[in-house]
Formats: sequence, C-alpha cells, structure tokens
Amino acid sequence: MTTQHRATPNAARRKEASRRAILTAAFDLLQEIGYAKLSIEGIAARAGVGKQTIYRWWPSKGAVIFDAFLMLSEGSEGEPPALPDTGDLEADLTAVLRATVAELNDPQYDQPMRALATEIAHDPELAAAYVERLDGPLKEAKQRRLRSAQRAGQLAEDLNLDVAVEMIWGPLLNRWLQRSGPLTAEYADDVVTTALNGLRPRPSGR
Amino acid sequence: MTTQHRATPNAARRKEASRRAILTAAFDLLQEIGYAKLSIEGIAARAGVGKQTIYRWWPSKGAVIFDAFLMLSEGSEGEPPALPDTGDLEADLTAVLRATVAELNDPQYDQPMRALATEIAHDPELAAAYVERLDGPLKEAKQRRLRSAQRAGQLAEDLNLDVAVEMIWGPLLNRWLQRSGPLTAEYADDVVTTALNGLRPRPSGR
Amino acid sequence: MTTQHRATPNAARRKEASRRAILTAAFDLLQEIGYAKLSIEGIAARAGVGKQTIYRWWPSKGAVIFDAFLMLSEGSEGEPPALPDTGDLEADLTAVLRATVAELNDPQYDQPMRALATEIAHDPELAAAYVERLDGPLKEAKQRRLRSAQRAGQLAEDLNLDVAVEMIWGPLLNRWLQRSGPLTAEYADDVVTTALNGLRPRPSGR
Amino acid sequence: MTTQHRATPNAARRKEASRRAILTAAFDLLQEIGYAKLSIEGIAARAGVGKQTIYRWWPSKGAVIFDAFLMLSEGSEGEPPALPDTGDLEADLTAVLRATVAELNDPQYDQPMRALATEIAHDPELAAAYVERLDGPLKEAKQRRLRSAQRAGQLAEDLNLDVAVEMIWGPLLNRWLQRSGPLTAEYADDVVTTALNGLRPRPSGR
DNA sequence: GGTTAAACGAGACGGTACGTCTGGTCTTGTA
DNA sequence: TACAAGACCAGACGTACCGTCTCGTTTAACC
Repeated sequence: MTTQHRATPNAARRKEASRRAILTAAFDLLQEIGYAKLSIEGIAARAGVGKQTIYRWWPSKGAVIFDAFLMLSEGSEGEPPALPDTGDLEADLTAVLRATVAELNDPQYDQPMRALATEIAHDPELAAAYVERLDGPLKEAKQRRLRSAQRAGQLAEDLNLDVAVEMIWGPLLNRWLQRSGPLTAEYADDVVTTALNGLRPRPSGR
Repeated sequence: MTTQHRATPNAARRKEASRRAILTAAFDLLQEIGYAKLSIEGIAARAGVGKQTIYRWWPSKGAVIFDAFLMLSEGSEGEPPALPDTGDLEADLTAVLRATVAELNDPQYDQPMRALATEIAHDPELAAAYVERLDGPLKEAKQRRLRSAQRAGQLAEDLNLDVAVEMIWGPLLNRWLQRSGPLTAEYADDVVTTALNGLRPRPSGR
Repeated sequence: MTTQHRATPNAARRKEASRRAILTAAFDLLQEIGYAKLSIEGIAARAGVGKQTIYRWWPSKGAVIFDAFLMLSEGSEGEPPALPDTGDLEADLTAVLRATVAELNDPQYDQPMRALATEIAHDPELAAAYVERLDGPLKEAKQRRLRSAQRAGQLAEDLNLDVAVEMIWGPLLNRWLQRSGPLTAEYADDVVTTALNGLRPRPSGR
Repeated sequence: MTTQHRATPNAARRKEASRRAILTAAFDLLQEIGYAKLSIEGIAARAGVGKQTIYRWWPSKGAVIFDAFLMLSEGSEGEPPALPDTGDLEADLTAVLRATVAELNDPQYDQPMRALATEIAHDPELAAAYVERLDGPLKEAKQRRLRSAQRAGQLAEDLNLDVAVEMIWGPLLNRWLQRSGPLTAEYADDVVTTALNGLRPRPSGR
C-alpha cells in the first residue's frame, strides 16, 4: 500500500481482515517485545497469517510499522486534527507540548514510536510517506495555530512558520529520541517560553 | 574484578591492533553497506579478527559503532573542542551551523551517524555513554560560547542554556534524522536568527 | 456420485483442451527442468490453467505424470502392442531389448521415466494403476511372444512366464534405474543369452 | 563426507555426536513419517541440531539418507560380507533370496530403502557413491559365491558374473520397487531355479 | 628463559529469522 | 458450474548471523 515494489498484486482481492490483524499484531508486539526482537515471522504467527501475505503487501518491516501507526491515527480521521485556540498562544502551546511530553513518556507508546522514528531515519521512502501521511497533517495544524496568532499580531510578521514549528517541537523530539535529558512538563514550558521570546534579551521586561 | 557481571577480561593483555582494526572495519562497513546490513561477522571478517574478540570487549553492535566514533573524535583530543568566538554571536553560530549542515549532508558520514543515532535511540545505556563521552563535551563547548555572549549582554540573563542549545541544534538534527525538509545553509541561518529573536515580534526594529 | 471420497466433479463438463495442456506441460517440464523441480504451480502456469483445475482432477503429482505417459502411449492405441515374431526368439528378444536400451538412454525420456518410476515406488495406488494400464498390456505382449516360443518347443514347458519376463527385463530396468553399470546393446545381448541358457553349464555346447 | 560441494569445512572439528544424531534422526523419521514428508528441518529438529550443521556436511537430503544407511551397515563392518557356501548353490541362493524377500517386506525397512533407491535414481553422484560404498561390497560377495560354484563346475565357464548377479537379484528388486507382483518366498525360489536352468528346455531332465 | 595463562584467529555449533517457493484451499469474476 | 486467476494459510527451503563454545597459536608476565 505505502510503496509498491514488484508486480502489483490485485488489491481488489485483498482480505481486509488479514490486513488489520497484521497491523494490530505488529503494534502489539512492538509494545510487548520491543523493536529489536520484532520479526516478520512473529507478526505473521501472532496475526494468524502466512508470511507471504505480509511480503505481498509491504516492502519492509518499517512499512508495516508505518501502516500500523496510520491505522491507529485513522480512527479519528475525517476531520483534520486541530490545536486548541483560546487566543492565548503561550498557554495553548504549553498545553499541547505537555500532552506530547506525556505521550512520549508513556511506556505504551515509547517503543513503537522509537521504532517508527528509527525506521524512518534509515529509509528515505518511508520518510517521505511519513512526511506526507502522518507528520504532514499534524504540521499543518501546528502552522494553522501559529498563523492565527500571527494574524492576531502575537508573532512576528516575517516569521518562517516551518522553522517556528521545528523550533518548538524539535528540541522535545530530540531530547526524547536521544535521551539527552529529562523530558518533563517544566522542560516543555521552558521551550515554549524561550522559543517565543528568543535567546536575546527583550528590551522591556518579558 | 569489581562488580562486573562476568569474568572481566584482562585489559592489559588487550591487543591494540585488533581493537583499531575492528573499529575501523565497523566504520568503513557502515559507509559501504549501510547500517541494516552491518553484522558482527562482517566486521570480524573485514578486520581479520575472530568473532569472540568482538564479543569479549563490546556488549553490543551499537557499542562498537559508538567506540568507532569515539576513536575518530579522539584524534583531535587533548584540548576540549571550542566554538569560534569573534564577539559576533549570530555570525559565529551561523558559521558553526553551516558546518554542521555540511557534515550531515556529507554522504560519507550520513550512514554512520544515522546508525549511531538510532542505536542510541534504542539503547539507554548507550545513550548515557553518548551523552557523557561524545555529546557532553560538545554541548559544554556550545554552552561556553553562549555563556560568553550572555556575559556580554547579548543573551537574556535568565536564559536556560540547556534549552537554548537544544533550540538551536535540535531543529537541525531533527530535520536531518527525519528528513522532514531540505537541510541547507539558508535553513541554518533561519534557525539562528529565529532562535535569537524568538517568534514574537520585537518591539524595536529587527 | 458413487463411492468417491469427495464431491466428484462433473466429468461431462470437463474441458479436454485443459486436460491435454496440463499433461503436455507436465511431460515437457519433466524433460526440461527435471523431476526435483517439477511443481504443480509450474505445470499450471505452463499449461495456462488454474491450479484448482489440476487439483480437481488429479490426486497427486504422480497421477499427473502417470496420465501424461498414458496420453503418450494412447496415440498408438486401438490395437494392442506386439513384439516381433520371426520365429527366432533370441533374435527377436535381442532386437526388442536393444530398442529398450536405446529408449532408456535417450535423454529426452530418461528424466520423465525416472520420475514415473519413483513416483510409483512411493505410491501403491499409482503402482496398481501402472500395472494395470501401462505395464500390463506390455507385459502381456511379452508373455504372448514367449508363449509362442514355448509352443514351438523353444522354451521349457513348465516355465513360469511371469518370472521369465522379469528375468529378461528386470536386470535392464535395474541397471538403468540404479545406474549400477553401463547400459549398452552388448549388455542387452548378454542378458538375453544368459537368460535363455541359464547359469548352469549346458550339457552339449550351447 | 560423501560428496563435497563447497569450501570444505574443517572436518577435524566435526562433532561426532551431532553426525550420529542426524543420521539416526533421518533414518527414524523415514520409518515414521515416510519419504515424502521428510524434511531437513524435521531431521535437524529431531536431532537437536541446527540446520546449518546438516547443510555444512551434506549436499542433499539424499546424501543424508545414504550416510544413514552407511552408518547402519558399518556396525557389522571390518570383515567383508559373505554369502553362505554349503556347496549346494541352489540351496544357498534360495536361502539368501528368501532372507532378502523378508527384509524387503519388513515395513520397518521398506520406506527407508525406497527412499534411498529413488534418491539414487535421481542423483548420479549419489548413485556412484552407492555403487562404491554400499552395493559394491555386497555385489562382490555375491560374485565370490558364484565364482566358487563356477570353479566347482556348477556354473557355465564363460558366465558373465555381472549379468548373472543381476539376473538373480534384479527381478526381485524390480518387483519390490514397482510392486509389479507379490514378493514371496515362492517367488524367490522360482527365480533361482529359472535363472540357474535358463528359459530353454534342458535336454536331460532337470 | 621456561612456564603458564590469557587473548587471539578461526570456525563449528544450536538457534532464529530471513525472504522465497510451493502445497493445497478458497474466493471471485467470466463464459 | 467448470474454469483462469490468484490471494490465502501453512510451512520447508537454503542462507545469513546470532552469541557460545572449543580448538590450536601467539604473546606477555611471572617464575
């Protein structure tokens, strides 16, 4: 589905039940045994499926993991995701980042998300799919919120929203992935404040 | 024999030539065949070394990769690393970040660094070693440069230097690792400017 | 539906073209790729036929091979096969055995016949069918020729014709199947002479 | 051992226990589940051995079966096998052939021997090994017995002993392998008598 | 300076998983 | 309803590595 690699099988005949069983099994196994021990054989066995059924539809283990995330995120699909907009940008961002911190710290999701992140790091095709299907919509939601603040005069007019988003979420993801420091709510708060104000001294008190 | 979990090998008898051959082979193989196909067997064969010699001294493939990086970075050791300090913080940061961008884009180092980054992401012990031995010294150098600017009144007095460093380098690393966008010199410039000024509008010009 | 073990397909609707295509494909593949690599899938693909069509009509790979031979031998059917009868038994037998040797040495037929022989060795049902449909008629022809000689006083009156036939053709088949020695015209001649005269010394010169 | 196929492994380091376990497992499985269902995986599992240990030392499934037979026959090795020699050739041959019939009818050995026979039929290299290591010594014993009779004037002077042996044992093996008729002691007797006397009428009474 | 114990190269071993291939069954149009 | 097409579950194939375990063979420290 994500990426074709050989004579495309006839998708019309595809068995939806098997597809779901595979993705569910993959995600569950990631939680239970971790990324290092995840195997196609294991997924197939857990899903009650022949190995070939996995190889037929996915080009790599990473693609399976990716689709597993896609399936999860599609439960709440239809409407695009949106960040809260109370008018108070700092408060809204703080709330969202604290939630992100909580999710990243949730042992339930830690392993699977690391698996996805590192598969993406090694597989450009997967990275492209990730940017388009999973990260893209989220990033747009973030940018919408910032644009709204920008229109309200709360952000610099010439602000590069791409950079802005990465300056807020980048440090968080980095600290999580590389474990370069504790990932706490306070840290999230700090990041928001510092990003909004910048490193330079503000002429008037902040 | 202290609190080691197994009979500690006698480091005095260790053959330095084999150690270097292994680390060199590991790094070279990473460049040539990539992380996914890197195997202990392959490293041993390339290094002309028995497998046991690897297993004797390193607990995991990630640890070998890590030491390979350590060996490289130790060529220029003795003096701690330092960032340029011309007095012009923005210029200095821009220069450093552009160099970083160039390095991350260098195909020679791309694969090995990704390998290290993802091994760290999955192995907390390795992450700790990384923070202490490789990233730590670098981070301190970065903080020293920022502290110097802070003392010169170019940065906010109450700035959290940890956060500041991550706000500058985090977006870069993230964009590289996740391939979420092009990694160019312009991007580096943007990040520096935006980080220094913050997202909010500045009362006076610029 | 008689005593069949499963829902008998309606033979009336059977497509003759598919049947022939399957048997031809099976035989050709045996020649080309050999018995070890012969697969139902391969036969179906070569015949342009669905796998199910094979499974519907044949219980095993051996049965397909068997029918392939049957089809070949049915080209010359109608009249039962017969051995030459010039009155000179030894000459007739020698001629027939030399022809058999030539056929067994023909690389075109070697592989398929070995396949049939070994399938029969492992499958009693198939062996029964072979004895009845393929080997039976031939054996009767052989016995007819021997009986004719017997009536002419050239063979012992109390000769067991079953044993006689096997004593002439058995050594040949054995040597072919087990490759226990070179299979030449001279060998055929030797077998005929020795079988006719027996191992014991003949009172008068032979 | 039987046949090398690639960079020869270091036979000195070979583990004898594993070799025996593999051959024993192979033979036992042949008896229990039959040739068609015999798999390398199954042998390895039963022997408590890694698959690679089989692939390292044997080029094919047939070679394993062959060596299993070789191991069995080597229990009684040292002295070469010999046929009984009471002076009465017909009686001796009858006894031996009856014993052969009994063995071929023993369900314990039927499957394994068929497996060996058909592997040989499809693999010339294996056939050569069989002729040399297993069948050869036996055939020589048979020929020794016939030669003894020949010296005693009980067999024709110009008898080709190769042909003679095949004329006695060939029919038996053929009937067994192809199931072309019942394999009984009476049949064995018939074959001996007919082979000794030949098909032609004997001038004087028997 | 001969002894000895550890590290070494080599590589066989019991295993796990790979990605492919085939066996048989089942399903979905088409004729 | 037989057929071609081919997806499906199942599991064996032969290969690649895993991490452990001998093997001799250096090699360095201690006698």
